[in-house]
Amino acid sequence: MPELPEVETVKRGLNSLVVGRKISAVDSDNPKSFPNKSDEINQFLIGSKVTGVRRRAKVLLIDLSTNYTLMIHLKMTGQLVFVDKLSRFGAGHPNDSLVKSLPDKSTRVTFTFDDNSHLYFNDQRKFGWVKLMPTSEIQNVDFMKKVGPEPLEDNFTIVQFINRFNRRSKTTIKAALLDQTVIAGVGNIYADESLWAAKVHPSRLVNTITDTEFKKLYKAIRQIMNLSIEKGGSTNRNYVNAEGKKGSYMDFAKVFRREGLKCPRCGNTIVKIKVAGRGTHICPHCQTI
DNA sequence: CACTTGACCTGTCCGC
DNA sequence: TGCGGACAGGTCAAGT
Repeated sequence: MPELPEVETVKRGLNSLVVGRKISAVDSDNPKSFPNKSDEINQFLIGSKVTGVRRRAKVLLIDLSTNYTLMIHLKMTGQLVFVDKLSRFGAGHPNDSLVKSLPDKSTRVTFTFDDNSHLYFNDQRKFGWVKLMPTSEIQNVDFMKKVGPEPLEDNFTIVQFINRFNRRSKTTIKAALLDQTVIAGVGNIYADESLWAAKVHPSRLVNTITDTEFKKLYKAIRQIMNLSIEKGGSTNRNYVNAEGKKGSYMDFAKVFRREGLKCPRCGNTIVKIKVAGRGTHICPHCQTI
């Protein structure tokens, strides 16, 4: 899915596009995508106004005037795209095809606002979900209780970062970076990019990583994810922002999906391996076991 | 326990 | 072209 920078980009887009709008109707084609019962939807969603949009880890939180919140996880292929009633980009505009064609066969939930604009939750693989719940209950959701700290917060220090890891752990550093209870928001793209930047092989065990290497990882994660947010995130396949636009960070990626190409640091050939059950991209010269 | 693998789904790509 | 299998940005339950 969308990892932290992509979800952050969607959050910012929704904050400028849907806050203040009043929801007049909701439709869903798939109970797993939106499991709430209709009486709850009618009472706390229909007629409510969007008061704000937040993000925690890779989860989006759309707050409503009823003191309920839409908790949304995009998982691998989820998209949240707003289409204004008057929005017409015109033929040839890069966003035109997606926006104009919504809703489509992967639209799982459609939110209609009272000005006849729409927010579409599209999700090809149906792993993602939308859940309506009281705002006060969000903190009691298992995932929200267990998830680690936000790595881009100003007050998140190197010391805090290192302390999140079990220094005796025999799991791989890549698995630890992907573990949302350790650090929030890192997924497959940014794990690979950060490990390359820090010159750490993803198969290295956590109990062999030095303080110096942890410091490099801390800096890499923050620098890379901040840059990605500037670039509107990474579009590897499906990801688009709240306006249906792709992100450009993949143009800046050093190893992810670049197997067969040259390492920009040393010129050796980037290879793709499997670590922690995931496709993993490394420079075998810069990153050694 | 700590750690790894399979399942959840649909679509695409690659080799035969 | 057609078909089977592997794989895809995440997370959890079930397995070892």
